[in-house]
Amino acid sequence: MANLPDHLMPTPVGRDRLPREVMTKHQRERVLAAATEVFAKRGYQGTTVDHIVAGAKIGVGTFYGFFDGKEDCFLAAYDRTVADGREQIEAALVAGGSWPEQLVNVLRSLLKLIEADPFGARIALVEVQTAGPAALARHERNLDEVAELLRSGREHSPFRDELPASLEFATVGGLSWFLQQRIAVGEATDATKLLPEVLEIVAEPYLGEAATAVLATAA
Amino acid sequence: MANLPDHLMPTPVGRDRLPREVMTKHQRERVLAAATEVFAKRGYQGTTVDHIVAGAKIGVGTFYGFFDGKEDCFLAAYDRTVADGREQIEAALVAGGSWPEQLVNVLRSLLKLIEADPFGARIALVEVQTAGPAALARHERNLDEVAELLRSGREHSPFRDELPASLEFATVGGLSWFLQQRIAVGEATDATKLLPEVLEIVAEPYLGEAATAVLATAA
Amino acid sequence: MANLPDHLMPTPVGRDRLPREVMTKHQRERVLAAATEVFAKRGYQGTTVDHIVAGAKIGVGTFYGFFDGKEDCFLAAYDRTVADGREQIEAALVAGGSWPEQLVNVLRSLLKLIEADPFGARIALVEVQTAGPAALARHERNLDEVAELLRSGREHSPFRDELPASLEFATVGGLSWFLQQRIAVGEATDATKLLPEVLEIVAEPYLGEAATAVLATAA
Amino acid sequence: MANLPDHLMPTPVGRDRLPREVMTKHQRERVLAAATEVFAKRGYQGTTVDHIVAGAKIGVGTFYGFFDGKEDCFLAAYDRTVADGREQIEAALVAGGSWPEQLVNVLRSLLKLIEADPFGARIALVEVQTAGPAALARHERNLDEVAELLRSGREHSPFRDELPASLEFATVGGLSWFLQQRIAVGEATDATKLLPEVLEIVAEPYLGEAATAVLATAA
DNA sequence: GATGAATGAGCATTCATTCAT
DNA sequence: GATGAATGAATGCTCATTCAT
Repeated sequence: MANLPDHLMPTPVGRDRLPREVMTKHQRERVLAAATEVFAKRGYQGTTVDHIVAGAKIGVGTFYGFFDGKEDCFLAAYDRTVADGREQIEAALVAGGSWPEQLVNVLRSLLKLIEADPFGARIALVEVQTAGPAALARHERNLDEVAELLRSGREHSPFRDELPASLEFATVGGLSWFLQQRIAVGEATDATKLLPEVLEIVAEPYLGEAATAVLATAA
Repeated sequence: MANLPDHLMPTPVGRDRLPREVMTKHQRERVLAAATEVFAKRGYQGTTVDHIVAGAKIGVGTFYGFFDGKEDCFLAAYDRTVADGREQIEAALVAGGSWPEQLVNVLRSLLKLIEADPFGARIALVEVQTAGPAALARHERNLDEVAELLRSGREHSPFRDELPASLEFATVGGLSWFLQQRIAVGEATDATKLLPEVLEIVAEPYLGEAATAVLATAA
Repeated sequence: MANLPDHLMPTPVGRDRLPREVMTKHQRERVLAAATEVFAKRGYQGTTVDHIVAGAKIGVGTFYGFFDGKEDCFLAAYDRTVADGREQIEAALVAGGSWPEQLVNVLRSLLKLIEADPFGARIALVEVQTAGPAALARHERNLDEVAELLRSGREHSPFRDELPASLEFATVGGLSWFLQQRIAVGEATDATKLLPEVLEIVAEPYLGEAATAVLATAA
Repeated sequence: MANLPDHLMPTPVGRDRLPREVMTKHQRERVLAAATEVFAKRGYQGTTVDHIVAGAKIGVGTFYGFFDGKEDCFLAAYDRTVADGREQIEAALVAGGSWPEQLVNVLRSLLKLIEADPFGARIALVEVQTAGPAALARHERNLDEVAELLRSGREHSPFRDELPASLEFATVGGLSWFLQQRIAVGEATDATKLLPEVLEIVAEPYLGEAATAVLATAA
């Protein structure tokens, strides 16, 4: 339990010595974590505010103190999950190495994230699509960002002059679709096993079959 | 007006000479067409049964005579749209030609369908994702079918031995994502213009850059 | 029971031969009558939609089919009551007679109305003041109208040249205050007894003490 | 600033040398002043406890230390305003003079009060009517008191034997209605201009038209 | 004494569905 | 068969009040 992410830690009981503000922040994180789980389990549309407050063991009023309503809560949970993920992935990038190595590291981080926080994964990849226009817009913005990042890898590709213009767009769409399908099926708990397939989808267009196979084996 | 699809024809007025069953069938088609439009314009969640019956100019009772409820109605509209599309695309296949030619024909048919029935396109590609688990399941079944069809084209690819196993999966995901993005943005009315990009996404992995470019130009 | 106002008649049971529209109209009247009673008994602020639907023995949905909400319902009840009263009072005017006689007739009609429909009286004189800005505006418009009517009697006053400009304003305010006090105290059931006092408030400024006393005795 | 009413003075900052009880009293006055403003601006029903505590820059807990709740707070604010007004008006009475002169002085004081404290005026004449039964009862008690005071002026009237029994009742009702209308319209800031009209409403029945006109001119 | 985070009863409103006509 | 008036469970949200710090 010691290495749980901060927001999954239970509220400390007994005489807490923490200043008020920290308490409140912590409480909000707890609610967000609970909401993530509820949204993941019931789906955005199937979730009511009552479900969330029951899950978070708070009163409705407290909920409305934290959020403007159900949608705002979902967006906060989504943003939180994405921010957490981005942090992990950026850490993977810092490690350095050649571009193909970095790509593998990033994708492995992604799959580990899915494994470590399957509820968050479901929020960020599945439910976000059904949580209304605002959520959809954020999702698309994030996917576009990933596509942009990917595009910067073209220069390291031996096929750089032959890559289709929409490659990144299609790749991101395909990856997202692939992951969301697997998550929906419940394969999130074993996500790292998907690394070879993910590499085929993402890396192969840039590196070719042979190089990708080598990469997948080494990983 | 003569070549309007059957379900878009207005209800004949006056004492109908048609046998009752045909009448009813026709009526149901009309309701389905109206529902498709309403779902497309308001989104699945934003649509109420009242919206549909108002659009179809029928009473609620009649609606419940045709369908079990809102979801059932959406599924029927979705199935109708997909069946129509499948028919058109199968017609394109019958025309024959080499595999690459067939691929172009199929994709062009698809884009024409989107142009001809933007409401249906929105139902089948966008709203289906937010219409609940049953709709999602059908959608995935249909996309899998498309992937299967695509896989049968591997044998005609010069790169047949190097193609990644998940290629079709990723391709279908990427294509679906690409089209849904464009439809959401309102580019459905000019869909055929997207043929070159679509070919890049779908054909290039199989045929390579050069051959795809030739194909796109010829089309 | 035969001479109850239409909207206080119970809904006819059994096979009704009335056309649908009449039924609906009748139903709305019934709801309005029930709402008037509930508003009168609980006060505008103390009344919830649930109280009204319970009193009218209808479902909430039906209520929202008839009205936009609580305020709209109150306004409808208020308007209904005022329209009813106006009708009665106009009938009293038609009877003719000298201006003092007409004045007596009108005031007696008013008091009879209060007696006959104490709930309505409370709505129109007391609760209207607490039912929000829209209700207040209507109330003031109606009182202004009464003041205008009263002002037209100046020409029949022997003191016509000495009457203060704000007389009608103050008279209407004073009368309204007087009646609302008595109604609040529960004297509505005996309202006609108040005729002498009402005449003192309304008629005396125009006719003087002596003439008013005669009028009150004759009445 | 020196001549601001006590309860409008800012809280003294720094280490206060005042005994605790005085402090608390002062604080309560401040809250009452803030509450008066909030109630006047938002209306009784539109005001929440949160609005008041925000306006008074205190915590909710403190609020409930001072008052039993919203209604109690309103009643306190109302009583405060009325007590202040009564003091001013009694001061005007002490000045002495003939009864007509005193009447003018009292009415002028009243209008000056409205000008000096428009929020209080709104509380005492408008909002009090919508603040629930307890407030209404106090309001009526106060108006009755005014009526009583007025009645004591009968003996100075040349028409003393002809005045109707309910004259004071109607006069007070009319005056209250007149002022509340003007305040609602926003004429509180220029209230002293209303003196001639107010004299017509209040003084004329006792003194006759001619004498009232003289009084109004002299004033 | 003061604070404000937390509470949850209470309210208005929507909408899928039924059923008498 | 068609109609639409009626239903009421379900939901999001507000706000007066409490109480641990």
